Amino acid sequence: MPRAATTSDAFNAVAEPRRREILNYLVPQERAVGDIVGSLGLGQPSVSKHLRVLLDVGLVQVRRDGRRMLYKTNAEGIRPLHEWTGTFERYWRDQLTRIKERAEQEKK
Amino acid sequence: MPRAATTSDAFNAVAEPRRREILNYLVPQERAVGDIVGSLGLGQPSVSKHLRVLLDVGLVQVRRDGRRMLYKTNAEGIRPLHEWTGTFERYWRDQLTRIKERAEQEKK
DNA sequence: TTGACACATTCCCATATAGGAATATAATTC
DNA sequence: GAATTATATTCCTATATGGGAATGTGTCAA
Repeated sequence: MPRAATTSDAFNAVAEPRRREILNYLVPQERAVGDIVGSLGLGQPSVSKHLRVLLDVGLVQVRRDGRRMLYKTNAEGIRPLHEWTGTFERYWRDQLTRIKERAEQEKK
Repeated sequence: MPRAATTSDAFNAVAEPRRREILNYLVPQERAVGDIVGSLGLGQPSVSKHLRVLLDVGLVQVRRDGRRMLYKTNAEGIRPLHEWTGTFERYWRDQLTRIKERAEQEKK
């Protein structure tokens, strides 16, 4: 069985570095495809395809403006990822606590 | 060009649902490979391969115990993902705020 | 209507899987 | 040392890319 399709969920969608760049770029404000192409130094077809993936999993929203398409990051879609990773927070905090305590011990 | 190798970074590693399950399973305490196989209903070779990927990107740690290998989630490795997703938090909060405000408006 | 833009989609290809079967390796027990 | 147990690795295969080139589609201007 091959890897799951990128369109299957947000986790797969953000696994692509370029798509993460696009999300970062589109979060402050909406932008036209051409702007993204210019900013990321990627081919126009590639950008369109990445946007399609992001759109399918609900990580971006679009709106037509004349002949341009304005995309914008849908931050809500990233929330589930933040929450999943957040379930590990107490563990890395515990680890840090233990490391600190050990350091304290060694001082004495 | 295909997708980046799963071993390249944590984002790719957690894109696989089974690997996320493994991380969830291994976070409270270390476990032997056989336990994981039994719990996730996956083949032993598959589990070993997933563990290899997770180990390569630093998301788990191992320790040998006799003939068994005890794996444990390294929560610290998930932190970068939590931080990246966290940079979008203010945006989804803003969105919620706007939605609430609109709701308030409509009440009046 | 005809161009000219701005994007989206299709086609093609090299590459990276994920899982299962079979096999190899390491450590324990007899 | 041989058999056994617990994992890891290799081999094989169907499938899913991501990028570039070429092409299709929708919109605006003259």
